[in-house]
Amino acid sequence: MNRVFKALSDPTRREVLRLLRKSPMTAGELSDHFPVSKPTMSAHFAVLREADLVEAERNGRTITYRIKMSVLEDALLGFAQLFGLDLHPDEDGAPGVGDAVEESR
Amino acid sequence: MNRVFKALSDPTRREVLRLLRKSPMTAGELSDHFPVSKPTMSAHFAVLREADLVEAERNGRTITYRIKMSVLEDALLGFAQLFGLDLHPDEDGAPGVGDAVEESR
DNA sequence: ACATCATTTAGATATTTAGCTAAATGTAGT
DNA sequence: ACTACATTTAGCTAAATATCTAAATGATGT
Repeated sequence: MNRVFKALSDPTRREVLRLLRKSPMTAGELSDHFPVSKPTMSAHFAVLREADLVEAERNGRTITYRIKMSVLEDALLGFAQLFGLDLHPDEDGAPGVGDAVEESR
Repeated sequence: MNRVFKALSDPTRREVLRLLRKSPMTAGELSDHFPVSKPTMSAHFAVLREADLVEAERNGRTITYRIKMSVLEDALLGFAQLFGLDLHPDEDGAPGVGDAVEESR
């Protein structure tokens, strides 16, 4: 759980997770959303993997990252409960607040 | 919101918040719960203050820290909603003596 | 075999962070 | 005014972090 919070402490990584919520993406696609180099992004992906927040699948020469929602959810819920807060999936199918529909390129 | 997540990325600070949920405490009382020096704790308090997660009130020669639940709640909720998660106050739970409404400084 | 593409690893650097001890500040009591 | 107490500030160090460029790895297509 500490690793999850460390991972969440960086805005780039939080945004990566947010992008992955819409759908899995390759490392390159994700990188295109940020103004930093690919090796830097690769390091961010490694932190997210170490926190078990994402999983990677190699397909040909691309690597597709997928968010592990249950891990994020459990960490958030576990923490929230320490403060008498409850967390539950928002009735799904409905996009979350602030969700935009992203276009693939 | 970034400052809140940075603040939450350290286990000592998360535990400070958890302790403060039960009731406000002085800097010294809080420090007694951790195996680090008081100056180090003081630095942690400063980070929590900067994130607006706690407020400090001087009374005589002690300084009492109080959690700002609404700030924590808003940050958690705001983030959770990006992922289609909803967060709401748990029905009852431990009431928490000082668990009340705070306003900005 | 070779060139190309996607991604990661290596190696370097600058900044931030968590920790310490010692000193300064502010308040209370005598 | 002096002493004691509670807390923060100053100054330091070691470790972690975010970033970069250049090089290595691995897969595809010619």
